[in-house]
Amino acid sequence: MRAKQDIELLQEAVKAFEAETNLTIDIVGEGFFDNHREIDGMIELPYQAGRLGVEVKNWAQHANIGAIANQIKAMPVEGMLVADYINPAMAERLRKLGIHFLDTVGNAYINKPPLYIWVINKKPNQAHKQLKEGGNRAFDATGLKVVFGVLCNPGLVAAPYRKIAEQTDVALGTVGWVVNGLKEAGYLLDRGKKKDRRLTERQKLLERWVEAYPEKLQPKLKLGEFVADNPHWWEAVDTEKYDAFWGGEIAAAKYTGYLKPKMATVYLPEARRGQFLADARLRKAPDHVGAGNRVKVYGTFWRPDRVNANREIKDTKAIEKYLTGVAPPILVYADLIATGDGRNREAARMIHERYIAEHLRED
DNA sequence: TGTGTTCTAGATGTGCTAAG
DNA sequence: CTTAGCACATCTAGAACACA
Repeated sequence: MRAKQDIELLQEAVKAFEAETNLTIDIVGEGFFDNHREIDGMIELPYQAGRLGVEVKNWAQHANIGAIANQIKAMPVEGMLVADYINPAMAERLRKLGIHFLDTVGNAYINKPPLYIWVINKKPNQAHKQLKEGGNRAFDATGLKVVFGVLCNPGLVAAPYRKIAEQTDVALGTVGWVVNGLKEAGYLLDRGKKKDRRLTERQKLLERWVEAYPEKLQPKLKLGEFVADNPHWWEAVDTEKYDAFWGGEIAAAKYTGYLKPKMATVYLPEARRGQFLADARLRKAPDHVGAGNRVKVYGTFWRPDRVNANREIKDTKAIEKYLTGVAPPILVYADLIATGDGRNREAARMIHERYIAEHLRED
């Protein structure tokens, strides 16, 4: 699995090197053990310069150079670093440390007589960014806003980019990225020559969104954690007054009547935060401790007015059964799944069955 | 004119390094 | 060991551009 990625990265780096230098490197081994140490690969240099063991590092910029150096020095054979991208500063340091390297955009340092290679300052380009694993903008923070919008209202994908941008509150430029990302990942089809975009694999797309949301988007929305004086504080709060929405367990309770909420989640426009916290008598939660009466507060990221009722975009299946002052079912579903709690999971299942499944059915 | 695509500047985020 | 500032990379909004 991981080995496969490593090999691909190595192949890509070799290709970049060959394109850059017109020299040839052969990959003579991939992912094996030598003296109980794993080696990601082995390459054969041109001009009988010999062989080098390969240590593959994805995301090298965020790794510790010293640690990498040690790892490579400790290899049972003379080794080199193969990375996605080596920036000029790192390149210089690696050269000083005497560590050979290759990256996937053509930078290289190899000092193994008779061979001497020193290529730096090659920049990763758009194509590379797009190629890179995880480079699917549909599942980045802003992409997730768009995907959420189209999940709530599948007909929206067929609308002009400008409309989609406006509805989901992102820039025009990002819509293209997301649409292409969805296409690439197989969630969006262009039928016919006329623009007629449709979502497919909607259930899978939902799952993908649910998985990515707490990772990429939710952290950016987080306004803080707070505590209330008593566990029933929320029953007296009218979220609508603040243009706010219950999420998580409280929302689940309202949708299903099944849960007794413990942890509260609320989505609140940032501008109303102070007012809400004051009125509800919430105070900042101490860093750790105390599961009781806690409230997670997030900013809103969707356009309730649009998601909720936009009949000008024809979609027969836009979700009808919204409760006011409560986050859309899909978001609540994601909140619940993210907790990993058994009862929450069950509530999530109920919400899915009642509010989401039919809505995502394809015809 | 309406639509999609590409480019760029600025904002944001992150690890690194130097200073305390 | 912790912190602050720095350098670099990434991300995104919005505009310019291109196309039909």
